[in-house]
Amino acid sequence: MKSPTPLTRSREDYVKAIHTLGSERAVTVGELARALEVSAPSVTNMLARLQRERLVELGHRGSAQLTTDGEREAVRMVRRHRILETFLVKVLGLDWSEVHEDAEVLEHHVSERVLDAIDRHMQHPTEDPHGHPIPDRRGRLPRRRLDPITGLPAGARAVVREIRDGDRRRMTRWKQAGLVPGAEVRVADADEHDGMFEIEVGGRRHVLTSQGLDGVFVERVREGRAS
Amino acid sequence: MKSPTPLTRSREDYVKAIHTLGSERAVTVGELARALEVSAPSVTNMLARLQRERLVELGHRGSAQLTTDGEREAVRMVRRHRILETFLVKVLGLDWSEVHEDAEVLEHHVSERVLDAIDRHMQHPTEDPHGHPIPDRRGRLPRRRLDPITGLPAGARAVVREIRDGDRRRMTRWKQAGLVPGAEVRVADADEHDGMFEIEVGGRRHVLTSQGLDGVFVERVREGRAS
DNA sequence: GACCGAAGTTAGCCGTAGATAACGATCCGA
DNA sequence: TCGGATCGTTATCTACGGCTAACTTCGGTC
Repeated sequence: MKSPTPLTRSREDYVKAIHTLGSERAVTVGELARALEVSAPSVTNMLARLQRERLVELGHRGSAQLTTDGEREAVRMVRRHRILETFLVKVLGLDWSEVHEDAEVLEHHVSERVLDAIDRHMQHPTEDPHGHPIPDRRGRLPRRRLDPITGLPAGARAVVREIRDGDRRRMTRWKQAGLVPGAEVRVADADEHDGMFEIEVGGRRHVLTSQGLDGVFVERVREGRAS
Repeated sequence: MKSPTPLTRSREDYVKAIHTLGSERAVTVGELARALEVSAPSVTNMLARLQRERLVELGHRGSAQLTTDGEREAVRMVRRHRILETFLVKVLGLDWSEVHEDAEVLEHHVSERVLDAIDRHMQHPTEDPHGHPIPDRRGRLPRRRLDPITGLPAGARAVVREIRDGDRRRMTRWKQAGLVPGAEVRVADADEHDGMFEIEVGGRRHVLTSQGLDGVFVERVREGRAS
């Protein structure tokens, strides 16, 4: 009834990549090849296996979409990854901009027992250090409505909620500017045309381009106070 | 100057097995095959590679002995294993009789950075939960002189220092009897002939056979007190 | 010293997961 | 609608690390 042979490391990586690249949408061979840093033939090859194993469905031009089983596995990997990242930062005190690779490896090798123990040790966190929600054991995660910070008009106030980016350099820059989950920010100036943004964080002003801010998601604060 | 391509998981396992099976001594193909649960040809094959890579030297009838490089790698794995076991027990609260398999997997996948962070988090423990000494970063570990508990005469007092065994059932039994590192014991009765031992731990007596005690190592307490 | 059985090796195979080279399909612009 | 550019697939190769079957070598006994 259970244990339909656990996925190999590669399969877990593919399934997770399909999940993150295409929420709802189908993902192309090329996208996967780039994301996983493998050749296109390797992708075609692996997708055929995943199809046989009922983890993906293939559509037009080899584009892949997760089945219910595939989706379940993908969310499982996301949960593992985020729990591990949280652990590495909160418990072991590693830098949040540097833990991704470690979590990337460990998510494939930590047993259910150890993962649960880690989760318990942290008292079941609901968010990772980047602000991403952690799916619960049944794979459900709270839906949130977040705005990209670059969509805010000048003068708007907001709280940083999520950092969606894999690039360490950018993350370090954001961290130095104080753009971390939970931080309160004010858009001092926003110029749609030249893409320049002036952001006020903790009393300090930072000038950034809109590309340089791509990946920072916020929850807007509707002003409800005098003064 | 550095990074001579990291060892694969298999290589790490072989090197570690050679280390644990044969302190000083050379290890045979058969022993390795049994320990690693692989076929003899697989062992022959891998030993040839390890020899090419200067990790082992092969002697009479394929028997293997670690080179200095091999020894260094092996001790590195022992260090990782013991740090991880300690972590799983002390920090995550898992049962010391159950963590071996998890440590066995993780020792191959935890990065140097994470291992150091774990070590730091625990304030650099010197012993794992079984009482085994943890080698320091340079691979040195304190030499201790321990006696097998089965070597003690009736009436002797001792402190349990090390549990050398992989079998979970036995470890659980010892744990229930209170035979854990640090426990003070007294040999109430020892019969060399029929191999029956009566051990007093924390005021309670336990009757065990000498096979049932094989793997429990103690430090003898020379009586120096009146009463 | 011949022979038997245990131990080790050789030869050839499998599956996983990657790669390249060459071919085929598709889409879009002119 | 034609033709290139882009995208995907097929065919074939590689390395790793296992496996079995069959052979050899050795150690010891009679």
